Amino acid sequence: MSCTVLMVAEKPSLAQSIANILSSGRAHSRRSFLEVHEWNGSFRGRIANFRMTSVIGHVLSIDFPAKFQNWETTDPASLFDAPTIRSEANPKAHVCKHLQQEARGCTHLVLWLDCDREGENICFEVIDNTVKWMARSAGQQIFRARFSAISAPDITAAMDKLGEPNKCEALAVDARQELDLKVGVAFTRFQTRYFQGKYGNLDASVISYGPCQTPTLTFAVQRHQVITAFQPEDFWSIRPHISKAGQRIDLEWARGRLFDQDAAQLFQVLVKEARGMRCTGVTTKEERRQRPHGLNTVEMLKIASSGLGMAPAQAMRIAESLYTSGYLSYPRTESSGYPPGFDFEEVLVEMRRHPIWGEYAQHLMSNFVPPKGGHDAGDHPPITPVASATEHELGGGDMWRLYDYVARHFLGSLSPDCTFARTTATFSAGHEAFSASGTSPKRPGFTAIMPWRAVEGKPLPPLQEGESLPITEVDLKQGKTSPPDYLTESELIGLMEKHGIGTDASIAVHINNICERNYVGIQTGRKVVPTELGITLVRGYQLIDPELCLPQVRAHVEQQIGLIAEGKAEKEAVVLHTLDQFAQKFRHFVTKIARMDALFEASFSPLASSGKVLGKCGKCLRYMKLISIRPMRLYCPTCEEVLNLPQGGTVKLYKGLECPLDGYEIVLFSLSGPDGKTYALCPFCYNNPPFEGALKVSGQGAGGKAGMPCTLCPHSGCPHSFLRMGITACPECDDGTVVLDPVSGPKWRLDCNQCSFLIYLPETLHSAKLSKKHCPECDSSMLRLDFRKGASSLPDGATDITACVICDEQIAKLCTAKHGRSYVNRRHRGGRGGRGRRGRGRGRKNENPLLSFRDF
DNA sequence: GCAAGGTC
Repeated sequence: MSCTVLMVAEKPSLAQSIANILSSGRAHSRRSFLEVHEWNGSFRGRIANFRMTSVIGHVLSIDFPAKFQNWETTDPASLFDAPTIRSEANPKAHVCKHLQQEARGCTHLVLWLDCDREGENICFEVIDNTVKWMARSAGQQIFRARFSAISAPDITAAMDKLGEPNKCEALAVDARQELDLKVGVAFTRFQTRYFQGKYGNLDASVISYGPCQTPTLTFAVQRHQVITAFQPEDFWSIRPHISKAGQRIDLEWARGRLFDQDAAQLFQVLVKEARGMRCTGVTTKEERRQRPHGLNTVEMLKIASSGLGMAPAQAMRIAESLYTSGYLSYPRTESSGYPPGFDFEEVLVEMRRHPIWGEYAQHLMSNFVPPKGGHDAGDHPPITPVASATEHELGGGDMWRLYDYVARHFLGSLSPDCTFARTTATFSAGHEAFSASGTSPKRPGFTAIMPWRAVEGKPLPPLQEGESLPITEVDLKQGKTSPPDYLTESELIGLMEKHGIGTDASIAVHINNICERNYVGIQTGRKVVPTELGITLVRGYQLIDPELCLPQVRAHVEQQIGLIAEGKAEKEAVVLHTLDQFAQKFRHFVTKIARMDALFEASFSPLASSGKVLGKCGKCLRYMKLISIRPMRLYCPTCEEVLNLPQGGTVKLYKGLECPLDGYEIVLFSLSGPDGKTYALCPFCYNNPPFEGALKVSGQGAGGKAGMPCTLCPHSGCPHSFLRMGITACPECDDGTVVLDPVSGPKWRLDCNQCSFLIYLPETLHSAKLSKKHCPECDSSMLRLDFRKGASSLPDGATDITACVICDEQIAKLCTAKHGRSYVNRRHRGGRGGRGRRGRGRGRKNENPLLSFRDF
């Protein structure tokens, strides 16, 4: 009896490695939605076909149902009790379908997900998409492989000792996801609506709150608070000048510094009056600077920031790119210790080819000192180079600089420690004690390949205990104590790691978040300096409920879900209890928001006094104001109403036209960029779509909200509606209609009202208008095209034509389509006005090849 | 438009 075993890893690269190990390199690979590796072998005493594939991280992600997605109509407090839904995390990758497909015919499932809580959770996501599709078989069908390294001995040992997935750990992750979602989203929506509805110059698309990002911001603000609260103090210190053999010796006073000028002056006199500086002792001992441990993600990010001046998010992007192109090992790892059996020689052999450090690697081949210490977290080995590459091969720049660092760090971690001799001499004059120290190198060790870590400092001149040196002068130096500097990004990463904020994979994301949200700025030396907005927010939390912004908020959630993971508490009970705690904090926050608001009032301008006049309000018929600082929006000071706008472009009035539905003045929105489209919208309809079920356009850029512009409006009497401007269904996206851009002349164009697909009409046009006629072939609206005199591009020289731009071959040839990808083989799917809406058009039956936009 | 966690 043979069996078929489906095995699933957390990412494609791991599926590949594990398949290689288990099949001894005999696996055949094929591509489905994801790679599948197959081979024959035996499984628990039976002949087996193995089928190894992977997911791509989490299969599902959690969110609120559509009913709770509207920011204007959903009370954030209601989110704590709201239901949640799970949907495919990356629908385009078709992971669910892939798993279901590959599960068919399999009798057993072996889960090779990463051995941490998230991995345990993904196990059950995989189970949900496989077991129902698998063949029945007697006995245990689902197995969990537990491994602590991707090495042949570890993987084969895991295969011999399969267990079961741990439901408690998986449930703990479910709980965390629900808590993070509900707490984060409730606070974020409340804050955003409250403050953006009152202030016009916050310059942030969203005022977010999160159990990781907010404590991260707080670290930066706390340092700012220490700096501003700092009171400098004067201090004094004496500095006698001595020298030996023509070399000056800098002395440290044993008292360091005094905050009393009179006392310091007294000591100055005592030392001045002494006959000389007597050497009271000279000691020399060997010190060592330890070579680095293996490189883990957090360490790499710190060094990329402090040593290479790279933002953590940028460093992660580059490391991932170096990983996927085969130059570096997996860049997300907690381990700083190499796993037992790590093949150093394999890496050294590869590094031997390198023009810069090849010789050094060659030398290490026979001399390297196996690394000791560091922490082997068992997830992935430390980050190492995989293939040799030159600056030229990597295209220079940050790719090269990061690769260069990782390679040197790896070689350094196999090199000896750096050793040097430190000589310390003690002195005495006028009963005051002084000291001086000097260093001299002994063995450079790893600093030969990491020269920036070399020991600096000079040796002391030869000194003898008991000898007395003349004092040429005794300075009294006055100084001021100074505050600490702003946190460096590297120090911030250290604090996050220490307090358990984020993970190796997410630390860079949180820092990037607080930068993008305009809570902090990164200044020279990669110092993290909070903005007015960041400071105001944290001070606000400190006034209302300090726990909200402290690392304990994360620690508390971790501790609660830890109970679930250990099987000590039921998931439902823990979630309900913790949600209740946060809901209580939320209610308190809402009732005390005036405390935070008082701080905002002191730093920001109210909406009423922001922006410039633009357009009339349809309710009070007075002028509204355009707030052009992000998020761009309109504000009616009389009605105190905020009207959201699409983002990432500019807005102007449209010939003073009014919306026939509500009397608001229509505006034209132009998306920035080379092919940015322009469309009309009524500010009120955009925010309050008047027709049930009308499509919405998703906002562009940061802070963009879904809204309904005129190009999506089904009003049959308004000349701007898509019913009057629509030409044909978009060949590129599912819901869009191609409409005439009414102000695009002299370069007349048609735009999709949903996606970025567009068609430039012939360049020699004078004007383009929609005609009332429909194409007899495809039912598209026909265009009345008026060519410039003497510039007609038509064969017969006609200047005026009413044509269908889809079916009229001579016109279609003169047009250029952009931002389309896959329309060549797709059939045109129906007439103007969007598919299915009006039941017109010929849809799929139409075989005219021109309808495929092939000629564009 | 929102959290944090995987991963590409």
